[in-house]
Amino acid sequence: MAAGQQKTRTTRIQARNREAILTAALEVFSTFGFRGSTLDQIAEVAGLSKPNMLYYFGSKDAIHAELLAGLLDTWLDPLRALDPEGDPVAEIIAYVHRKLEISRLYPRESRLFANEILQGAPRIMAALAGELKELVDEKAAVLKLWADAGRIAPLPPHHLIFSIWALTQHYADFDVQVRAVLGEGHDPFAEADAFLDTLFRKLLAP
Amino acid sequence: MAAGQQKTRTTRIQARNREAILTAALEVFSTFGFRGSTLDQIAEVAGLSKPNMLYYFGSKDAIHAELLAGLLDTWLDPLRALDPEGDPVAEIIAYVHRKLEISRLYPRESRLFANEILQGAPRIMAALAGELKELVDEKAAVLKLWADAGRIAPLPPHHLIFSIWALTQHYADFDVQVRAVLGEGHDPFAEADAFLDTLFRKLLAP
DNA sequence: TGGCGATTTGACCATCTGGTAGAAATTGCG
DNA sequence: CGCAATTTCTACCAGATGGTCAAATCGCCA
Repeated sequence: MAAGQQKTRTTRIQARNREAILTAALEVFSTFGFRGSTLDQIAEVAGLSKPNMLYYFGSKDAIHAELLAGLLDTWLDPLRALDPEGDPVAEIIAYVHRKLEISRLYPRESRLFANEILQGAPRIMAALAGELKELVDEKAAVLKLWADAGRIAPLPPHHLIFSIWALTQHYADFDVQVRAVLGEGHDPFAEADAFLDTLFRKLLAP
Repeated sequence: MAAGQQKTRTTRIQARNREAILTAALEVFSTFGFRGSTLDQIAEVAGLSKPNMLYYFGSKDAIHAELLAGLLDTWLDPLRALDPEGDPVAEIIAYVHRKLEISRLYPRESRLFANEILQGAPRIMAALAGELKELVDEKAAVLKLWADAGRIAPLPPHHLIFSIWALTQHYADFDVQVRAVLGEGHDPFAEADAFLDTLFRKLLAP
């Protein structure tokens, strides 16, 4: 019988194992992609046997779906926090820093997302065209108001948001390339933090 | 005996089939990643039987390797063309446009590359730390000279190059997300072309 | 401590996948 | 045309993979 339902409450063991499985799956899926990952691989990282893992999540798809479901919120939270009442430049710069910080702290989540999009977003297209588009349109409207009021430079708001995504996620998704090109003795994220601050301050100045 | 070697020259059939295989493999690999793609899939797209395909390329790895080998040059050419003797801002802006044009024309190549990097660049790490780093260091030195001479804004040259890559490739690799968020009635690449022109002109102004 | 549901396991299965063997068909060239 | 080299196809294989199942073990608490 599947875990966590009807008469019995969630046990300590359930919580521990589900957590272990999701952590392991994130590690493996984000590195090899969905079809490139195997249940044996995930089970080994999680420290469980394959049948035992399947006792908690009925299928490979179920594990992947659970990961993706939790992802979009983490993804959108920093943008939600952009305050229409705040100082325009300060708000946008703060968003850039938050987004970069998330790239630094959660590179595996970033890569999982990137993998999904690269493959045509078969499992989250609905969320992209729904929830995501809605939030972006809302915030883009705020940016447009700021631009019209002359408080930031007049830039296409959607593309301004895209540019923040592109620049911050690049440091997570293309980490190995960044490090390979920079060579030894660099802290990519620290440098990026300073660089992006400069970049957007200059770009946004009216 | 493998195709194209010793006593016999490359035949018309060889050229046609190798081309068909590589085109099909690019399509499939760039969509599903290496491990997510199957030989049957590629063979079907190429219009050949699997054994026939393996007659031209001995293994799945061989096909993939051939694709990657050709990739880096296409990738670096636009940067090579950056002329140290030219006008700084014009040269950099031209590079941005070239890179975006390549994203538009060769999105599959871009995604193939992104897939490889996302998975830790196991097959092209050497090229990244060698050929790529070398070229980037060389051009970064040029950017630094321009900055020191006050002809462009003083920005960390490596990160300036990264920002060009991130912004242009985003429109190829995250195409589905961009289109989902923009909705109907947009030409992402045309808009990006104008936006990035504005962005870098503003950023580079001393 | 006995009992019962929750958890874990080993053995197993059907399918898929990369790759091979060798015969048959086709091609190109003197 | 005649024939050797090239190209293609059918049949097949061994290993990997996602998933199942019945039996064994664990852990909680009445």
